Amino acid sequence: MAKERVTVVEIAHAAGVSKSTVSLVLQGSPLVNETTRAKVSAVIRDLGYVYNRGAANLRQSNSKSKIIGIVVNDLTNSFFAELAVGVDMVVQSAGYVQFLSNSGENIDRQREVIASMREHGISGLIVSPARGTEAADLKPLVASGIPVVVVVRNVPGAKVSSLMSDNHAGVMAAVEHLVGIGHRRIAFLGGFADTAVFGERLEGYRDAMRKAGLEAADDLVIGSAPSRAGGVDAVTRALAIVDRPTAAVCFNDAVAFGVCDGLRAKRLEPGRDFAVVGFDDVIEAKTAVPALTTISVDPQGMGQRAAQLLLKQISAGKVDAEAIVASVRLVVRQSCGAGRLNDGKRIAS
Amino acid sequence: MAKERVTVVEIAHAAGVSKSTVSLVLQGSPLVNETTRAKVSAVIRDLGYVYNRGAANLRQSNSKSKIIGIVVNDLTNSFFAELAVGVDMVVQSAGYVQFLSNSGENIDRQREVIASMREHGISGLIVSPARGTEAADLKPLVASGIPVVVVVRNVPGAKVSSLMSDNHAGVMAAVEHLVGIGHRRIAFLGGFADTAVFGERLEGYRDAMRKAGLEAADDLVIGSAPSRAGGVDAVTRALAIVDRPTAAVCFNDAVAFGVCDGLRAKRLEPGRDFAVVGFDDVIEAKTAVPALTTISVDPQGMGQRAAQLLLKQISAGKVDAEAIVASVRLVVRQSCGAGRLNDGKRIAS
DNA sequence: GGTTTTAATTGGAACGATCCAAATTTGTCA
DNA sequence: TGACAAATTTGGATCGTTCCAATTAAAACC
Repeated sequence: MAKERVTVVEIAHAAGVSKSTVSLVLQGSPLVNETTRAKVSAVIRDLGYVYNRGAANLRQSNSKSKIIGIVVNDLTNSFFAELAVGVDMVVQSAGYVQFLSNSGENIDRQREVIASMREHGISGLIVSPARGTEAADLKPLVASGIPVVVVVRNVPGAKVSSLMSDNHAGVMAAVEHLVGIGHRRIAFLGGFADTAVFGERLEGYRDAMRKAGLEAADDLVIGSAPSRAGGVDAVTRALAIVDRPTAAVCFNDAVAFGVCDGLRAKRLEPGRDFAVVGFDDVIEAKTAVPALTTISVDPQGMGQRAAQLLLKQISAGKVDAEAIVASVRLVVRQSCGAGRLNDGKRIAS
Repeated sequence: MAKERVTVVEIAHAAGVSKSTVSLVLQGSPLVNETTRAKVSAVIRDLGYVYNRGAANLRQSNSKSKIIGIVVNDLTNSFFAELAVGVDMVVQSAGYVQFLSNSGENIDRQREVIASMREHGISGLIVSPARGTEAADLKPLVASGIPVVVVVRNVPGAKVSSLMSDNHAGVMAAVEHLVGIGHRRIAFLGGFADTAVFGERLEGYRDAMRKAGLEAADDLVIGSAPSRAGGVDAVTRALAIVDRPTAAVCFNDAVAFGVCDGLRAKRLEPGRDFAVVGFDDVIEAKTAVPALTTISVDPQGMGQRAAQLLLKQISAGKVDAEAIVASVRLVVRQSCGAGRLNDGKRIAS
């Protein structure tokens, strides 16, 4: 059943030329005569030849493998799925393929998959690091000259490029908007307190509150798992506070959806009885009811940018780490109630 | 910056043995003496050697590459993202890595990525085919003895293994349940009419309606994009029918969520004023409000099964196509209203 | 026509691992 | 201790491609 591979030598023999010529044809060299090129190409098609990249980049000096690796911490989160799609798009059209793995927030597994990718000779890596990733985990990569781009979360101390969204500014804009439409008791809900991203967003919240002359009481920030279930949990606790908040900016969209769920379970209508703002602008944010007001980071675009950055470094051959913070904008929809209260930026569901 | 690779020969030299011995150590052969093994291992660690799988499976007879490919038609759909996660789990723990690509429902791109994967010598492929995929697209793979497992959607005529959920039985169970709690006008919403999956589910709907002695009027089946937005669209049209349906089984969960959105926009509460049943049981189905009654297919489990099936075929060396239909079960939650009407199978939000 | 230029083609050595048969060391036993 | 077996170790040869220097064929020039 399992036929053996057709090789260049067999092509060469069948076409009556040397393997070198076949190789030349394969890489589209201008050195070869048009008629022989046509002849060889025909044979290649007829025999069903498949190129063996493994053999090729064994010979090609420093393993330019046309493979880039991408590992994300949670592929079931649609933010990361879309990020991966964005990466795939540009990577694919540049003639690369992507090794994608899901670390599932497990640092040992992340180490394994990165090691495995290295063995396969990836020529670059995009990673959204699992919690607790240290600079040492990426060290060997950069030491062997493989470009690395970390996205979403930073890895302090690692000399690699990073692409992060402007968490601080985003949350500030959200809080300012809520203040602008009259809210005073604004909570910050969801997220694990020990992550850098949480820290940045929380700082944005605190700064904006301070700037507005409002109190950011500690009981108004309630951590939880950064998931839909976590959001339900967080809002339930928030509503138990004696002096209830009237609005919340959430750690991310998943939490925000959970918050909406939790509100409904308490017979409160998000947008009308309680303002909710998310972070990420995942694809469902637009079509949900009520449509989610959120801070847009365009995960797909972010994936594309990360991929472009990586490809640039690969082709440049040198790795000078640059830290890019992607700007971010507040998308006002219905879940914050603004549509009814002021400017009519309401978007049809 | 870019150090050159350390090779076995250098290890051998540094450890004072031959490259053959180093190779033996690398593959954990029992032929090598413990003390030399320790010595060599130490050197390997010290020099920061990375195994070159490309070179290895060039020599290893029929390119057993430890790479499996997986291509899905829409990674932004969380069903497929979870499927990929399931595949990754078992594939990873079997020592393989996965090439993942997103065809984005584009058949040309699918062809490209499959070709590229072949060039990289994948030893198996799991594919959730893009719409319009033909047997010819998979032909070359099976001809060269590479096991292929198609999931979710069938490719008629292709001699490959398939793993599909029992669409017919699932939808039948859903309709029967709705009939059981008193509904008579039941719609079938969403999905592209030209897909096999749609056909199977629609057939299940028709059979169940007929069995219950109900009319399955043509205006009760309304196609749309299989997405949240499509669901909104479909239910809007459904509500415009003079003799309104009181319940709907939806093409999938994404559509079902859209249907809920569309109902709310018309001031109807899903579960109370209109029964909604989905298909897939994606992760959000449980936490949504109301929790979605749906036909559970456990995408992650399906990915795992697909991967196991593929690995079995890879190790068996022979490709005898088997068609598995994964059984499916109705999960009764709140969106169908059953929680209030009868057996109290209500699940806490 | 002979010589230089240009265009096309080619054989062999490499890439970094594994495999195999053969060589070496070590151990066992009469 | 010598013979024989078992345990280790080891040089090529090899996988399928690309690279390089060198060769051949065709074209151009005086």
